[in-house]
Amino acid sequence: MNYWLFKSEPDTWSWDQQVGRGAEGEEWHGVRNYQARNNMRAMKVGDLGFYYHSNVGKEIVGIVEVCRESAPDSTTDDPRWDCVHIRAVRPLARPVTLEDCKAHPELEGMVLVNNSRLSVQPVTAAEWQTICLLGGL
DNA sequence: GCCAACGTTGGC
DNA sequence: GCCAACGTTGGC
Repeated sequence: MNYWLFKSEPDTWSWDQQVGRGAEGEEWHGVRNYQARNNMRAMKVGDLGFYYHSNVGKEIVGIVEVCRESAPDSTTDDPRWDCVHIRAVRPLARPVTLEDCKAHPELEGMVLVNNSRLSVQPVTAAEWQTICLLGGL
């Protein structure tokens, strides 16, 4: 079981919209970055991820689960781009902001803190635990 | 709205 | 294969 972090601008696709897709989930299409794609290719059904709102909010708002393994992105004919499907699991009781992550020494190694541009990131088990705690779960 | 960081492209 | 130019992302 591995942990991940998915970024989305809420103006484009928000947590509420993701929740609205229910158990069926949503194709995480549109990623055009090799590192992010490779992360998705490494995912297994059942892996968990944080859902992060970039630009607006700049906070982790919920937890999602990978519900379909990596497959060709339906929004392009370019065979390079694959993506997974994810479904909302539960919101955090309290969103954890980027500022919070920067403020906690145990999170200073997070990709989110150090390479904020990567849209699909790995999260360590320790980071996962810490953020769940901060998020009131 | 600005700009730093980063990734990609393409000329050589 | 190098690197300059360019485009995009996302925090501030």
